[in-house]
Amino acid sequence: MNAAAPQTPDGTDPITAWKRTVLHVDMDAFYAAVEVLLDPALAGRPVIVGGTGPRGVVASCSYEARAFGVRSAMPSVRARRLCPSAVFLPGHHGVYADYSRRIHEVFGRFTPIIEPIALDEAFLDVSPARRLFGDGPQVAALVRTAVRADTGLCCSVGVGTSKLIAKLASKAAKPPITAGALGSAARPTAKPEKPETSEGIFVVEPGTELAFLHPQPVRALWGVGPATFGRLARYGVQTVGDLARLPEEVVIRALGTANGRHLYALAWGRDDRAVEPDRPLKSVGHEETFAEDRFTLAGLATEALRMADSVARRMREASVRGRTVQLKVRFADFRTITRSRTVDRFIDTAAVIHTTALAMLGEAELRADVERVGVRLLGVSVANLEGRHERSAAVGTTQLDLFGTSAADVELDGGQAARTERHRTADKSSYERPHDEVARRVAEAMDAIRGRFGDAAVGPAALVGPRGLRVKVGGDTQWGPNEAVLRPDGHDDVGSGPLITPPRSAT
DNA sequence: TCTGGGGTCCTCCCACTA
DNA sequence: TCTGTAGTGGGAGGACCC
Repeated sequence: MNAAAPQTPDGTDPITAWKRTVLHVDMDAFYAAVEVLLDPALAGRPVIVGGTGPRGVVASCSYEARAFGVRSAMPSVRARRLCPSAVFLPGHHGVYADYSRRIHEVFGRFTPIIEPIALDEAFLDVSPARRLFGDGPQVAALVRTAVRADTGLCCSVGVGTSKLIAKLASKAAKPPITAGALGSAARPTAKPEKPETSEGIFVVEPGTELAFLHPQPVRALWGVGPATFGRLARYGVQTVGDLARLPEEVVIRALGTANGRHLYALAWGRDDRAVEPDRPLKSVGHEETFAEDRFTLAGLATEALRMADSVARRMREASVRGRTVQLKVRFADFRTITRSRTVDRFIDTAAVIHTTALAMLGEAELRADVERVGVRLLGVSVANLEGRHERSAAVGTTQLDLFGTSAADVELDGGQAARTERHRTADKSSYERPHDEVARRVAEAMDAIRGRFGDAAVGPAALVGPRGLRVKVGGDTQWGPNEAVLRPDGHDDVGSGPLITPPRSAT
């Protein structure tokens, strides 16, 4: 395709000039755009995807909605005020995941070195693709055209010699959002800015990185959020160039060693991070904001079981097990606490995760706050992961515990026994108990039944309410509780997840 | 204005072991 | 046996990303 690659303006070989070529591909208004594909009648209308309930947030919105001032991560109630005519959709997470897979298949035609960042975003190292497809800008154009042809979706592509530059370039490739002309009108007077097919690519040529980087606001750097910006602003830092001009020691003093060094290097365009196709999973979790605050431990226990069930299933799907159970509680006053406990073996079943989470939740201080203040969010996650297959190869046999004590037996002592055991034991084999194996077999049988008959075919008895079984479905309540699941009576004995009626074939 | 969900990484502090 | 110390790992919280 690029048999006779052109010379660069300064006469250098473009192959040499683009020694390392990184693309950052960012889908435009991804979820909203997919919704328009699913229902073409939505084309040209303001579409907002996100949590539709009073505690939901906007996950994605069409350019028509952006013209009203609606943005991602904005509370849905505010979005509704800004754009009452918008179509609010709770979203189809599974469909977005399917589109994401198709997009990644397109990427795969150009390079095997793909690092997914989110469903709608990825880095591509296309350095090896130069001989076949041409230099960075040429590959970018081919990728963009192929994504459009294969999925009907638009994307913005940034091209640079590092992840940092490519990421900032893709942002520069996005069209500006102009909401200024709105005034008090109920409809936007400005034509919504949509990326044109000829646009959507921004290239930072090798050698021009600093000229591109230094005028950017320092907030544009990956890793500079509100807190870091606040600290830098005390030194008068507004742009990346301002940051680069500070002595490195000052930056380190302001931000700490790791972050300071890292951001200072980025400010000078030094970024040799590789595009990593296979980043290992570090944790699996599930958290949920309730439509109504919860004030009883019993109600939270049911929610925790539902979440533990969901987390355990995803762990088994990913063939990972973990040792550290983390609990997150956000109280009604928005104070957020986390608790974690490490068990002495690798686990992937709901029962152990749930028991460990409950032990933490039941601590006197926490329990008192639950009942006094109320809980708006509960989260359960498992960290300290190891791949099951990887582990069996590396460690060999799994040691069985003669006494078969439960997770709660070990953990109700504050995790001290587990800690002591860890420090004493040179061989950090996983300790698997006979009842763990039974629990896993039960779980795997449940997975098989669910795979065949649906998510509600079988589940923990404690999750069966008067109207059926409540289980978590991937992606539901992703952006906060939806209107449909609000309980009019405010009762908190049943989870806020969607009600699924068991299929006849499985009952 | 009123703040989701799923993650990763870092820092600080503490306990424990050698 | 006691004490100091370095290394390691866990726990908690904060910040950040999309």
